[in-house]
Amino acid sequence: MDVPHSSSNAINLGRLATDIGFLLRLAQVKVYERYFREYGDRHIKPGEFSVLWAIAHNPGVRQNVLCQELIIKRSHMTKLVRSLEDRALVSRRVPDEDRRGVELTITDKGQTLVDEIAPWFFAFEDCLGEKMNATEREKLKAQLLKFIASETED
Amino acid sequence: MDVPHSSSNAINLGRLATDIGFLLRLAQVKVYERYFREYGDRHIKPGEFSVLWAIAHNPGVRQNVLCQELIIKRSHMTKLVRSLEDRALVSRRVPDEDRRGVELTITDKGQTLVDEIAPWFFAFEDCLGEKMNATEREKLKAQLLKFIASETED
DNA sequence: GAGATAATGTTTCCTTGTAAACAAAAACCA
DNA sequence: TGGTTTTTGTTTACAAGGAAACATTATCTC
Repeated sequence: MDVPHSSSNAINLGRLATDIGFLLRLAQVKVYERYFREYGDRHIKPGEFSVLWAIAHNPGVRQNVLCQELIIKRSHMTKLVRSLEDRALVSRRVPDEDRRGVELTITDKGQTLVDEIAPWFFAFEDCLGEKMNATEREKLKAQLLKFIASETED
Repeated sequence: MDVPHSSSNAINLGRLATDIGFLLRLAQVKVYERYFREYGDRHIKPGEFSVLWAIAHNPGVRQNVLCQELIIKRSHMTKLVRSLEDRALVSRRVPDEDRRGVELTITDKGQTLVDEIAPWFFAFEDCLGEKMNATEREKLKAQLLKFIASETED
């Protein structure tokens, strides 16, 4: 099993080099690096896009549900949603049935942005791991799903 | 292909649910959750441990090399190392050959801590994904390594 | 050798994300 | 009904991590 990027002044990482937590961190850093390399003038970050996308696909979704499904803490979600609202990409409505909560819907402007970004956002993944073919990437995804599911027994 | 944790008030995440960046984030969150669930009174965080471990295995390593190998930015590494030094776990030495740099070595106290934590830190991974058997986990790791390598052509 | 350039760490400021305290509105329960 | 508890979202204060400017030392070039 090869070990990640052993440059000239390589050091010995021992078991850490194949630790699953460490590998997950490295993989995510790589994804981020590529994201921002191809970022261009799309002024939307991965987290923001995932929220926008989820609202687009679930009109009127409650903010709280979004937190649970995207695994984002409430205090942070407040900021993300406010930022999207400030840019007129989503709108908030306090429903009469439960005046504690907030229902979120995407605006026309937001939908336009999603339509524009989504192809890039998801195609982006196809450029990921150019040296991995599609089959291998699907296997990796399947195994990540299994891993996540196995940790979600709570 | 199953989709992560569809609770009662599930929503439709569409393609996002199998996006590799999204899955990597979820997987890492799960690892962190478990880490801190089993954290106990071990007052060392994953990042700190990885630095300490790397120093232990590479006595006299240059701080800069550590940055490259662990993919941690210099400004952050400064803080991590200072924190370890403040706890007398590592010691810093400015070598005469190159007075810009810093050589790091682990102290006896640091080594004792590594010896104490390491078995838990790495065994910890064996409890990860209890519903995944060892073979499957090895496959996942192998594919993560391939993924990382394929993104490290720069 | 002297000045320009590069490498290494540190500092300062900013972004992302969380934890804990809080406010408001349900829901529960006697 | 009237209090207690829970749910939901916001605020505030903080931790993790990074970008950019800086200081210091080494290297490179003439």
